[in-house]
Order: sequence, then structure tokens, then C-alpha cells
Amino acid sequence: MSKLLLVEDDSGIVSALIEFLTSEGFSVRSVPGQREALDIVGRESFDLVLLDVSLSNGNGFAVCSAIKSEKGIPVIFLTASDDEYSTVSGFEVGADDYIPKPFRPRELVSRIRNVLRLTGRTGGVTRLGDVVIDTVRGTASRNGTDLFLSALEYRLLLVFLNNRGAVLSRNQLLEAIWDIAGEFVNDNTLTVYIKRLREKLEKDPQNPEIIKTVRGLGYKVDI
Amino acid sequence: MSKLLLVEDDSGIVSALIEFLTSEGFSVRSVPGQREALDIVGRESFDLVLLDVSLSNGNGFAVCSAIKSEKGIPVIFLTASDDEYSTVSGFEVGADDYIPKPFRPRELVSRIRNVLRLTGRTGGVTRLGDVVIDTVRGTASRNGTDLFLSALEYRLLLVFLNNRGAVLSRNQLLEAIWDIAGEFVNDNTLTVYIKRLREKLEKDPQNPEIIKTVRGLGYKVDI
DNA sequence: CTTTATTATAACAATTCTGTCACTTTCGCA
DNA sequence: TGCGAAAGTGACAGAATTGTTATAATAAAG
Repeated sequence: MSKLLLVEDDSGIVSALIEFLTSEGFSVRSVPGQREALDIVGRESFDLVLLDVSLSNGNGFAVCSAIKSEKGIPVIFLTASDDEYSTVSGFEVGADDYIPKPFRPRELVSRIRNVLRLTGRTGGVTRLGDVVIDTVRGTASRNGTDLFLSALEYRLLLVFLNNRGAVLSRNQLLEAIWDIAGEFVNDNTLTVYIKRLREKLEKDPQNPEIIKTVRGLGYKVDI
Repeated sequence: MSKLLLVEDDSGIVSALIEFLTSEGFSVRSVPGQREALDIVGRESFDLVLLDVSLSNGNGFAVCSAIKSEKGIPVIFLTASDDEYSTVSGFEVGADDYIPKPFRPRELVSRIRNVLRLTGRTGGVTRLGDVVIDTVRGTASRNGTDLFLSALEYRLLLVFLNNRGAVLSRNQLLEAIWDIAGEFVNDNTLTVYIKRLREKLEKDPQNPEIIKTVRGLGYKVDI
């Protein structure tokens, strides 16, 4: 059950939204203004903030910035001002979605769930079999022990990670790592790096489970 | 530069969007229908798909499902049918945003960037002054040229990045990078790494703008 | 089965990384 | 000002990385 903070000064909207969102399984707290919003965010923890841009006491953009920089909680703007400038500005201060009033309740719920899904993502940690890649710390490890990938090995692994499931041609891989002013390295260099990476990543480097060869086409990771 | 796939059969919209999105720094490919979309997605890699729901040959929901399950690429629906049912259904098949036509170009760009950020495709890009750190590719660069950080230099930089603004004590930094089974390295090792990192990051390493010394407490990055 | 293109491996020098030492500079404070 | 702690610097050796070469293994096709 996600806990929402509704920042809105129109009491009619507040009560309607609380009723509807509660019936959809959310837990909702509400405050009427900017000051109270920053106050309660500092004391309680929320999963997401629904923020009216045009608050009577102060504007919503500043509140969004503050919440984002201090807590990193996702924020959805609710607003009457459906002009392009507002929308763009809203995203620029870090909003995760922007919904013009009047909005349809079910769409609001869809968008809340969508933002929660998108922001609830693994914080930079991905698993390939028993290998854990942490892009926040810049490490790859197995059973908690660091694999000590070199800079280029790590970059090569990231290329596979960001194209998981896709067959990557030798040229694509060479370009992604060794594209230094269009100059080329020996084609075999890639083969050697694949071998070195497998040596560190795979349990049995002779029978790779993670980086698979697709003869004639390239390599892929689809574990 | 993010690579987008536009799936749209109205050639007027296609050419207008390609021109505008290209001018905003995106690389855009377009296909008119469902079959071509699945085809090209299987062969090339994209960062995001802009998908018209009401394609003349087949509907967009199925395409979205397929793309999502096979490639996991983020999808934004573009649609004329701005009814609540469509919106909700769009999110249910895994869309990451849903934009009714007619949309404002700048809002579209904001929403594209927002989805890319949320899905972590460019969320890995941070700027420290004129230094750009890309955790998706595992690189740090200035003016587009790679700084060739070593594995440990890169990790040290990430520690600062993930604690931007905070003063990090020497012990915190040593722990973050050299915590190998509780054993310690020479305390000066950290000082030396700070120097080496500054040598690569800073325009004037003698007067660091990015990694600042806080005498008696540690170091911080708050640019 | 043999041929051929593709991928894998082993081994090599040049370069870079890594950690440490000795020494210098800087800063805050008595 | 001058002392002492904290931070910075330059240089060093051992280890690891990086790119290449030569050679071996492998798989697909005739």
C-alpha cells in the first residue's frame, strides 16, 4: 500500500480525491499549503507527492525542487494551468508527471501507479545470473565479492547490459568502446576482451552462460 | 544522443516530428506500421519508441506489449483518442507515458526526456561543471572527449556523485573504495587518488572547482 | 571429409594503474 | 610570527591493463 501526500488547497478536490484514492488502495495524507508540505515531508515518509502548482501561499515549483533535492520522492503536478510553459517548467524542476485539471480519476490512478513503477526501479542494481552489476557504485560482484573488472571490461559489460537480449555485432561493440576519433583497433581486440570478461564473469568460461556467441552475427546477453 | 523510433502512418506528422525532434538533438527513425515496427525493433536498438495507437494496419497496444516483453524499451503512446478508457488501457499494456493529440512539441520533448530519465536510459548522465559522468556507459568526459578514468578513480568519483553536497570524511571514502575485508590501505593513498582524480577532472588542478577540500573534515563536491 | 571463415587462446611488450614512501606546502591557532 | 597537524606532491617498484601477434580450435558449407 503506497502512501501519498496530497498538497492542495481546494477542500472540495481534497475530500473527493482522498475518498477515491483511498478506495483504490492508497493511503493519503493531505496538507493545504507549501509550508505544511515541506514540514510534513521532513517528518514523515511518503512514496509519492501529488502537488497542486497554484497553491494560494507560494508556488509549487519551489516545493517540488525542495522535495526532490532533500528526499528524492516522486512528484506529480496537478494543475489548472494547462499551458505548454507550465508543463515544460514542471518537468524542469524534476516532476515525474504533469496532469492538467480537470483530470479523470482513473487516469490519475493509472499515472500514479505508472510513476511508482518507473521510480521504484532497482537503484542501478542488475543481476545477470549470479553476477551483480551496481552502476551506482561502478562494480560487478559475485556472492558479494568484487570481480575487479578493469575500466574497459566494465564498459563492455555495460554495453551488453543496456542491450540485454539483443545480438550485438562486433562492429557495434567496437564502436561502443573503442570509437576514438573513428580510428580502429585490431578486430581481434574485441575477441580478447570477450575472453577476459568471460574469465571473470562466468563460472565455467569454456561454457559461457552469460555472454553467448552468435556465430556470424556477434554476441548477446539474454540471461 | 538518444535514438527514437517513431511509429506513425500520417506522413505529415512524421515529417514534422522528425524535423523538430532532430533539432532537439534526438536521432529519429520512423516506420508507418505495426509489422515494420516489430521488424526494426528486432534488428536495431532504440532508446525509446513513440507509438501511434490507431495505426491503420493493426492496433498499437499489441505492438507495445510485444516491444515491452521482448526488448523492455520505454514506449510513449501518441493518440487521437483521448478518452479515459484508452489512457488506462495504454498504461496497462506497459506504456510509460500517454500523450493525446494534438500535443505541443515542447511538451512532447519534455515528456520524452522525462521518460528517458525515469527509465534510467539517460538518468545515468550527470554534469559536474563541464565534466559529464555517464553511469550507463561507465564514462566521464569533458567536451565530449573521454577522460579515461581508471576503475578506482571512476568509483571514487561515483561516491562523490552519490553524496553530492555532503562532506565526506577520509574514512568514509576509504571505506567506500578500499573496504577489502576490513583491511586498511595507507591513509595517504586517498590523498593521492584525490590528486590523480583532480588532475583529470579539474581545469586547474591547483585550484579545484569540483572536488573541494574541507580541512579537518574531508572532501566534498557541491558544484 | 575437407575447406574455409570465424572465434578462441596463449603469450608478448608497452603502457598504465596501484599503493607506498619521503618530502613539501598549506592552514589554523597559540 | 612560528608551531604542528593536515593536505599536497613527486617519484618509485610491482602488478595489472591494454593492444597486438601468432597459432589453435571450431563450426558451417561444399
